[in-house]
Amino acid sequence: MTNLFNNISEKNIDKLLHILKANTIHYSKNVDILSNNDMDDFFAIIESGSLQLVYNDYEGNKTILEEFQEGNVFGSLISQIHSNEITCITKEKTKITYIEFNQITNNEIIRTDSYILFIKNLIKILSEQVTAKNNRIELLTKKTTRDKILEYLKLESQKKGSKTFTLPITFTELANYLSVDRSAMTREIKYLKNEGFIETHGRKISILY
Amino acid sequence: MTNLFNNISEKNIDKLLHILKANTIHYSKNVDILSNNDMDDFFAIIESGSLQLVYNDYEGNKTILEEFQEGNVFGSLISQIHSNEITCITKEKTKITYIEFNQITNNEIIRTDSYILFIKNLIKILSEQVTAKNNRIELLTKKTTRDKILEYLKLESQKKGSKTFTLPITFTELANYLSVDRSAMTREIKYLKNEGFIETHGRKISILY
DNA sequence: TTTTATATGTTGCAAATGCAACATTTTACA
DNA sequence: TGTAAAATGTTGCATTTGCAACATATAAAA
Repeated sequence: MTNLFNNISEKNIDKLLHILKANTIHYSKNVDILSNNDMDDFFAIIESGSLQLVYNDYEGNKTILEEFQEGNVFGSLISQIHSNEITCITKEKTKITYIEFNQITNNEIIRTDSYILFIKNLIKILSEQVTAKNNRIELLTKKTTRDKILEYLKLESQKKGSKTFTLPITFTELANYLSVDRSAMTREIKYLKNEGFIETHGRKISILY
Repeated sequence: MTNLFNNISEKNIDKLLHILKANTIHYSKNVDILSNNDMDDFFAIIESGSLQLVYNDYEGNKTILEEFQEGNVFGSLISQIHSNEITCITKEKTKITYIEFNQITNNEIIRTDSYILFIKNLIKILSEQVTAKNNRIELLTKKTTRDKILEYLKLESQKKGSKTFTLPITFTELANYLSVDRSAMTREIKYLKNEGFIETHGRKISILY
């Protein structure tokens, strides 16, 4: 996965951040980072730690819309963060660097050597995010839980290049990702095992067909 | 929605396209535009006409992954078009301009006046695509058909700024978008009408609560 | 203006699934 | 290391849903 500063030296990263008027903020755990945010359009790079973008229902239900880890980029242009139904909570101590969108094309930055790499990285990151969403949509549009599971396993198996691999997330998180009831998913996985389609040992899974 | 050439004059658009070594191709109806595509990573702008990105199942089923209209941008970085299970078919006579990804930062282009606008537009377009995917994911993760419909109507009503508005797509297309059975969706809409939540006259819908 | 294709509306029924309410195992952390 | 928290596994049951098989209305094309 592309990082915003791929192929750019430490020294040039510092220079870029300076010219971009980047602003780095340290947060403790369980802080809503958007509650005091009055920036114009911006991108945010998660330097360390992690975040959850949460949708707060009118009934008080919480849905996790997205999770961001170290190296991820999010921003006002990408995520619908202007709604008051949405909070963005740090899951641990987290360090975030903010860059205002308009700075991305300021007079000085476009004359900087590493600017081209920076812009290419940014475009790649955004493209990867579209692709990641497309993958999830492909799974979510499957009609049955069985099809969702099998398609997910197929994609994961292709990614890992093997019919045996370890889930990168917990089954609970997978159920959320596929938007199915966790216990119903467990039941379906049991059927898949009984019918000889897959084998599991913990999160290690083998596709048998 | 942002267009790749927003705020750029006709003259400067031509200049940009020239420096970007852009390549415009005219297609007739029902052509698979990817079958003879040997480009590196690229972006494609639909100048006129429309496209369907189709996933072809091993069983011969076809799923429409995405539809692109005039003004839309897609590309190898965004859509998983390298799979042989995927075709990209023109729905009518269609004119497409291709730009290779690496040209986006060629030596000449970054010294061009309108380059900054171009890059900003590209970043905005990609961001809008992420947002559009997020919106669809938000709908697809709802557990019931009723919740999907109500959430869709809420979003559409907000977008139009009124509790009465006209669906921008057919009910058949809506069922696909929400990934529910069309007849089951019609049934659920009937219930919503009977229970007094909404009123419909053709595709004109009023939210009554 | 026919004819054809597409969209819409309806309903019975079987299958899939969410939900609830558990037990058990594993992991995190104080 | 002990304890609390999170993840996993199981099952009955009511609800939701897809599917099939229609009829009818509307839009597109010949």
